[in-house]
Amino acid sequence: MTKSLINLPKTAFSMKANLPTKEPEILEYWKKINLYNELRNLSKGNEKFILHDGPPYANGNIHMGTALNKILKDIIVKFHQMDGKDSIYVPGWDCHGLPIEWKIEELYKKNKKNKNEVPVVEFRKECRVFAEKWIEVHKSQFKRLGVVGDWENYYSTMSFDAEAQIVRELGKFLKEGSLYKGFKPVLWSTVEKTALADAEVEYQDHKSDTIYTSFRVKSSDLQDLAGTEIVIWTTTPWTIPANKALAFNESLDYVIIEVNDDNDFKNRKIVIADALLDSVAKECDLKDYKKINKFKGKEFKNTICSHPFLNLGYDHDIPMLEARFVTTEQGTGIVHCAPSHGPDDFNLCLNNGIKAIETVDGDGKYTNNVKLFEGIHIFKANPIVIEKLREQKNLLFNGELVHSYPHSWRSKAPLVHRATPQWFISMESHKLRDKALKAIDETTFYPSKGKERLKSMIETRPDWCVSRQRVWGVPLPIFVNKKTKQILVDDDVIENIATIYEKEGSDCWFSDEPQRFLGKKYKAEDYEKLSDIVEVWFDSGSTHSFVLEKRDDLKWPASMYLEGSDQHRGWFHSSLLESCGTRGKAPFETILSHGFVVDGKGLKMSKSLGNVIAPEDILKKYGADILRIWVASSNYAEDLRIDYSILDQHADSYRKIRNTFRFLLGNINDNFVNINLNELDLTKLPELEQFMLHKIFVLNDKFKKYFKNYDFHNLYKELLNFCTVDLSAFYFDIRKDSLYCDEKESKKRKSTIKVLNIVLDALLKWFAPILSFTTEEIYKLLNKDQKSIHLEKFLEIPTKFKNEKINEKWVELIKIRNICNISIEEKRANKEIGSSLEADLKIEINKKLKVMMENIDFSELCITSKASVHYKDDIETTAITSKAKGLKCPVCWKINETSCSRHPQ
RNA sequence: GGGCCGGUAGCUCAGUUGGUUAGAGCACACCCUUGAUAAGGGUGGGGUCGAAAGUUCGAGUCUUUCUCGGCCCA
Repeated sequence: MTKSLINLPKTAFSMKANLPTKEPEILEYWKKINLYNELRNLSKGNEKFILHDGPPYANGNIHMGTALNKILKDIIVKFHQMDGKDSIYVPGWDCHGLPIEWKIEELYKKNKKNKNEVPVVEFRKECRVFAEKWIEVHKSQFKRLGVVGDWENYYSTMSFDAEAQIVRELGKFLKEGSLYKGFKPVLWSTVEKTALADAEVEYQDHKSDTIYTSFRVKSSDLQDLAGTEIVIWTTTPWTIPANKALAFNESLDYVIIEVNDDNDFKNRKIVIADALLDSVAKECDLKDYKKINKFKGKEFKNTICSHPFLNLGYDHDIPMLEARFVTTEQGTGIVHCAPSHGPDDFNLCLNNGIKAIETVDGDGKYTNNVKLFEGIHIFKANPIVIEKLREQKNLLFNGELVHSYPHSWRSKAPLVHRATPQWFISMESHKLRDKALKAIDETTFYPSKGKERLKSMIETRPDWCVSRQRVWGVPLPIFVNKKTKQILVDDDVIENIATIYEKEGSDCWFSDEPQRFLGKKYKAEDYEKLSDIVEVWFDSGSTHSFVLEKRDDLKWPASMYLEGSDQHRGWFHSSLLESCGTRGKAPFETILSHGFVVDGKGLKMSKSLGNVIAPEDILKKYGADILRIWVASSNYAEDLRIDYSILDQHADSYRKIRNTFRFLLGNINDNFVNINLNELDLTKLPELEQFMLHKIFVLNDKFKKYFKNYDFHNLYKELLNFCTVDLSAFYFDIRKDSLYCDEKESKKRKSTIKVLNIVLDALLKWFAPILSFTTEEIYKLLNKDQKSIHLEKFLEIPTKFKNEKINEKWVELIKIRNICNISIEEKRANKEIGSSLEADLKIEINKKLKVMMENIDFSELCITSKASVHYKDDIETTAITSKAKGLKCPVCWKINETSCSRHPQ
C-alpha cells in the first residue's frame, strides 16, 4: 500500500458539522466555564466598549428581526473584545405598556373576569408576572443564537431601581419647568369615562347627522374671496363650537359659485372644491347657480374667516391652513378643524400655533370653554347646533349618513375624540430641540444616512406627550395644588417617591395614602395626586440612566446603540430627548441602524403572504452559525433578504470554510503549534510561503479597515474569498504534493506546516466573532488546556510579512499559471490527458521577465509532472501542453522518464 | 396620500471625482481527480446596471418622470 508511505491529512474535526445538535453542547460548555465572567476577569482595566441594548418588548417569541439585531450586536461586541477591549453587553427588556395590559385583559375575558372589579395593584402584579415569563423565554432564545452577555444581571424597565430612576428623571424635567400640562385629543368613551387605545376600538355602522355650513371670509390675499363664504361638510356637528380653523389642500382647484336658488343662500357666493361641485350641488339641492371663478388651493394662503356663530359671540378668527389630509373623496374639499376633537386637526393647529383646550369633560358635557353650550351633553348637541346654524342662516344643508364609526369594544358605545389633560415635555422652553440637534451632530452614524433621518424628525416633532391614561407603567409622580393648580416641584418629594419605589416598586402609588409620598412638608388634602402613567418610550428612553450610569461595569455614554432603522423614531429618538433634556448630551457615541428582514423577493414577511421564516426553523435546519453568516454577509444598511435558497447558499459557503479548516487541521494532525510571528525568519521560507504570509498581512489590513467601518459583508466576503481562491484553489492545491509526498522532516514541508499553523491561527480568530460555535469547536480540539477562542485576541501580523516585491512577482506567476491551465484544459477536452499530472508544459515567456522567473519551478506551480520555460523577445506568454512521457511514480504520481528522485524504486 | 431610503448576473455583494469590452465568490453546465472524497481542481455560459427621457464627445455613475419594494408618518 503506497498510502502508508505518504502523509495524508488526519483530523478529529468532522466534515459534517451537525450544528443543530453540536451548538447546544457548546452552549452548555460556555455555561460551565462561565464564559461571560472569564471575559470580564480577563479584560479588567481595558478600554471599555459598551453596546447598550435597546430593550425588546417582553412579549411573544422572537422573530427574524430580533435575531438579526441580537446577532449583529454580538458580532460587534465580540470584534471589539478580540480587538483588545473590555467589550460588555448587558441585555435588557421593555416591560411596561399596553400590549401586556391587553394580554391580561384577554385572559380576564376568557375567564369572565371584570377588569374594573380587580384592584389596580393586583392587575399590575399579573402584568409583571407575564413580562417576567417572556423575559425568560427570550433569554433562552437569544442565548441559542450564540449571543454572549450578562444574562444573569440583565436589566428591565420594571425593576424597582428602574422605576425609581424613571421617577428621578421625570423630576429633572419637573424641576427645570419643561414638563407642562396641555391638552390633546384621545379616543374617549363618555360611557366608561375613559380613554381607549386604537386596538380597543371596534368599527361599526353608525348613523350620524351631517351638515354643510359656511364660514364667511373676513380677509384674504386673494381679492376674489372678498364677500364669499367657505363651505364645509361634517358628520359631527357638535364639534362646530370647538372650531378653530379650516383646512384646504393647496394642489386642489377651488371654485366660487353664486347661488340663485330661493333659500337662505340666495345671492350669496360660496367656495368649494371644483371636483366636488356636482356632488355638493346634488346633495344640497342647488339647482340655480353659476361659477364665477376658479383658483388653485394655494391662493387660500393668509385667508381668515369668521365662525358661523360670529353673531353669538364666537368672534375669534378662523385661519385657513394648508393640509395634505384634505382630499376630494367626500365633503367640499375644505375641512373644519377642531383641535380638541381630532388628531389631524390637533396636529395641524399645533403646527400653526393653535393649542387644543378642554372643550368637553369626561362625561361628554361641554365645559365652560364653550360659549352657549356649557353643560350640554355632546350627544344631544347636534340638533341644537343645527338649529343655531339655521338661525344664523349659515346652514346650507343637513342630513344623515350611515358610516363606519369607532365604538368601544367593551360598552359598544360610540366614541369621540376628546382633548384631555396630558403632560408634555416642551421642545422649546429649555431648548431641548437645539440640544438634541447638536447631540446628533456629535454622533457618528452607521450608515451615515441615519444622521439625516433622525435629524429631520427632531427638527419637526411636536412637544413630547409623556402621559398615558393606563395602569401598567410608572405612575407620573405629580401632585397638583387643588387651589392654585400649581404643580408641586420639590426634590425631596421626588426623592422620597424614588426611595419608596426602590424598595417596593411603584405599585404602591395606586394603593397607598398620598401622604406617604408627600412626606411631612405638605398636606395630602391640599393636593390632587395624578393617576396617569408615563408613556413607555420615556421608560426605554431612560435606560441609559438606570443601566449605563448606575452600573459600575458600564460607562456613560454608551459606545454604541444598535437597532432597526424604525428606532430612529423610537428608542434612538426617545433616548436622545431624555438624555439631552436631563444631561444636555446624547447617551451614545455612535448609532448603528440596520434595515428590515424581508423575503427572497424583497417583500416584507407576513402571515398572509406565507413567507415568514422563524429563527427557530433556521436553527433546527441549519444551526446558528449559518444564521450568523447570513447576518455577517448581508448589507445591513439596506433591507436584508432571506429565504431557504439564500440560506442554502450560505450553508454551502459554510461547508467551504469548514473544509478549509479541516484541511488545515488534517495536515497538522490536530497538533497546533503556536508560531512566534515576530521571531519567524521569513528569508528561510520558500517564496510561496512568503507570498502567503504577505497575503495574510494584506488581508489583515483589509480586515481592520472593514471592521473599523462595521462593514461586515465585505469583511466576510474577503475572508471567504481567501479560503476559496487563495487557499483551497491555490496554496493548498500546490502544497498537497509536498505535504503528502515529501519527507516529513523536509525543509519545504516543514515550512508549509509552519504557514498552515499561522493560517489556521489567523483564520480561526478572524472568523470567531461570526462563526462563534464552529471556531470554538476547532479551538477546543486544538487547545485542550485553553478555555475559549472568545478569550483570545486577534493576531498582530508583523509588518515584515508585507512583501510587495514578492507579491508583484507572484501576481505575475498566477497570470502565467492561468494561461497554463487553459492550455491543459484544451488537451483534457481532447481526452489527450486526464489529470494535470499527465501534462508536460512548454511555456514561452517574454525575456523581460526572465530574471524574475529564474528560480521558479513551473511544474510545481501548475501541478504538472514537467514544465519547460523558454524566453523570447517581444512576446505574450503562451503555453502548450503535451502528454508527459515516462512512468508514473506510485507514491507521488508524478510521471518521470527516469526513476522518481524523491521515491526511487 | 406624504417624507426618507433602495432596485447592478439565479444568489450575496464590488464598481473611485462620469472615461476601454461592468467585476468577485457562490450557484449552474461540462471536464478532470478519487491521496481534503456527501470533498478537491480546471474551463465555460450568465447582465438592455428597475423603465423611459434628458445633460454630455461619453452615463451603472448626474437630472427629471415613472415603476417596484422597504421604513416612518397620516
